[in-house]
Amino acid sequence: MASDRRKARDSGSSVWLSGPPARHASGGQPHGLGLDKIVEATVRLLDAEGLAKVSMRRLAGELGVTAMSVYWYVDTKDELLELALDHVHEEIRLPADDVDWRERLRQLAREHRRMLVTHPWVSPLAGEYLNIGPRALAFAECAQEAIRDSGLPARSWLGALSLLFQFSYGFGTVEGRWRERCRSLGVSEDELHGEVMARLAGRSEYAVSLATVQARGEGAVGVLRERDFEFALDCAIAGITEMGRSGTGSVGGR
Amino acid sequence: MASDRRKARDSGSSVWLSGPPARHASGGQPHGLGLDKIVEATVRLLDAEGLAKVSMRRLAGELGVTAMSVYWYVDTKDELLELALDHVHEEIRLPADDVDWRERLRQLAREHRRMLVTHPWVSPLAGEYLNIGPRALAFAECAQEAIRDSGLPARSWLGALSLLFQFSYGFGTVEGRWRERCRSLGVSEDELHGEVMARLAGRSEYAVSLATVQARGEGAVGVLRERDFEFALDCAIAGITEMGRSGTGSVGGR
DNA sequence: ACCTGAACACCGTTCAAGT
DNA sequence: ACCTGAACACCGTTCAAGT
Repeated sequence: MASDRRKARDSGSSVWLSGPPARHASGGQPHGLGLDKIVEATVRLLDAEGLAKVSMRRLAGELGVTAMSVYWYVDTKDELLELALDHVHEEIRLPADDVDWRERLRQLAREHRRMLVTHPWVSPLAGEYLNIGPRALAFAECAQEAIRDSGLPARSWLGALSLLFQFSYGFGTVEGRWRERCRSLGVSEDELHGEVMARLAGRSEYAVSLATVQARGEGAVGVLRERDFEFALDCAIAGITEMGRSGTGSVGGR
Repeated sequence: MASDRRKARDSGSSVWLSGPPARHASGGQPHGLGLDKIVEATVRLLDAEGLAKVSMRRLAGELGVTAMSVYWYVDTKDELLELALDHVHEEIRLPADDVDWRERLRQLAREHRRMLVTHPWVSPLAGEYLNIGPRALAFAECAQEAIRDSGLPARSWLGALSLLFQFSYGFGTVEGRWRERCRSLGVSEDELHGEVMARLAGRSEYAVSLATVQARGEGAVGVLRERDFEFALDCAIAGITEMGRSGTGSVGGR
């Protein structure tokens, strides 16, 4: 099953039993395809057309080559998508070490969300592959180093990080999907929001939900969403701080 | 494009511009297919085989019928999947009204996670369709009613709920994927965990991540994961409580 | 070492036709 | 009202063959 043909691939031993290969060919060929070029084209195509529209034939067409050529560099489509997935993690800017741990976590969550919104195809892939490519790893490690300064006992580190980054993942995912929908319908976010609100208003089943959304107050959806995100982030950080202060970080009584 | 053929479908006006139809045929046909039977078979097949393996032809085969028969009840595969998605929301047990709001939210998050783990195919679908079928709506409303008792100002309700349920969504999603992987590899969770840890130990790049995971302490992965989930939940609830107490629920200073 | 062409076993969906 | 069969325009991937 392995990629034993390609030169300059690492030994292929993955952390996962059926897991992804990691490194790719050293940038060598002057006029060949090259894995780098393929991955970049894949990301470009994913950004432009979305996950559903990307096929090996379509990608090959973009590269001016036959579908099967790509299979010389990659064993399966999944492997290619994993490479694309890790590739965009490069865009995540990691905070400096000397910043307060709270602010470091905040920045990481914001960057995480931004990356997911910029590349909506990342969400389903990140859910599917339990991926840790080298760039995603750098992101994860930075978060782990930040939580160490929180005062939480070590046994609670993973749980706390889970709260923060499952949140930024989910938030970025639905935000990205929403913006895709706006784009594909050719309407602005505020226009679509207005339409949806109007429809909700006509249906009594949705009364509670409508009230909750309206209770956020007036303003452009982008502004309100920003406030929601920051507030949720504040809640999470406050909760982590509180749990670090109040006790041993063990699961609270019921 | 609408489903103007089928009797007893509602008028098809969705909350979303390109959105899902909602109601289905009244349980009528004595020996026909019937939408209910189709949706149930779809859920069964999704549970047994996973999202990737479910096709219209495969489903039809299961029902002893031609692929095209299903298209009399449903316009597209997406529509069918949305119906299946809402269907499993019935399994979410809603807490009683007289329970403390904190415990109501906790229970909802636990049920949400449980549903996602039971039906791993739900996660990608919930991300794709910005769905609110009738059963998912009942779940959402219950959460909204709980947050009203938190003391948070109304403008912060959505942000707080977002923290909680994006978390349970993300947590349930990776847990479900992990268990699927164990099942498909035919190994127990603890076995696979041990394997992965052993591989991590051999790679210096993963030193920090390895330490974080090990810092959780000894024990079966199921137990440790349970503790992580409950701790994260406690953090979230503590944070929401704190933000409700400390101020106006506005975004805190930086 | 790198790339191609034909083929296999699939998809979702349309459309005309059957009962 | 409900179901079928054939067809269209796709998929990912294998395999033998080219240069």
